[in-house]
Amino acid sequence: MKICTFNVNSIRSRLEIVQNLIDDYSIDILCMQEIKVENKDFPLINSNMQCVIHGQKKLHGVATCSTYPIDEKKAGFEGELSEPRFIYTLINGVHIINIYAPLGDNYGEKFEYKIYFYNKLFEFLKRFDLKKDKVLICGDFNISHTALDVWDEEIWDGEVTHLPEEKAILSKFLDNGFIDVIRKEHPDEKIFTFYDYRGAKVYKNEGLRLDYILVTKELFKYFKNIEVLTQIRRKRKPTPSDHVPVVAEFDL
DNA sequence: ATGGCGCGGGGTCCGCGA
Repeated sequence: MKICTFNVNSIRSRLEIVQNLIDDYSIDILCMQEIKVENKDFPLINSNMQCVIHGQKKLHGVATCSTYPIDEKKAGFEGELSEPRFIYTLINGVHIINIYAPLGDNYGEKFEYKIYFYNKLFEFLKRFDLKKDKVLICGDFNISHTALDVWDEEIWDGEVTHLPEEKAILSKFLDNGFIDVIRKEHPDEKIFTFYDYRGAKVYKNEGLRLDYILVTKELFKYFKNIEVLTQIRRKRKPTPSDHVPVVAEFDL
């Protein structure tokens, strides 16, 4: 089973890239963020996949597409969070949570909203037994966890994505038994999944690691490999997303 | 292409992203 997380920065602009990604890497489950489209206008990306779409006009939006049957689905948290940033699905015995976390800001209203979003997510996780269940959280967390996750620690220290409270949120997932599979496989390496369009950052390898695949220990038993597809970000045409697709394979 | 932003809405710019 191959699962991919990819912040597409508009699915309509990235349709060809997404379709090639699915074919070239034999993706079974694709979790997308920033689809930037209403559900009714979401394009057909693959005739063998069914999709759960949680979109809106212009901004944000997530979608989870699968070649396997989708046994359970839930788009959005209960209650107040109106922006489409969360999809839960149960696929092939794996509880899959696809998130697009708010960016936040440096301790303003948007920062509070980001904290609120993660509080809702941890509340949702209470329904699982994280010691026994196969749970996977993937997506754009908008958090750069450690110094290895930013291209320049001096620049990013004290900036949004790399604030102490944000680092603590990522640590809290690990404290709850989740394994950060990119970091597990590359413990000492700077690995990035986002390169700002501005400043030709990708050509200087000046990036951030904002996208994660977190899995419980029970699921990690079946982990085979992980690929961070930086080369897709480096191509000129068609225009890539500013984020990099990440693919994990499991023996399931 | 050694580059220096791209997207959507509804416009010939603006807000947003991180």
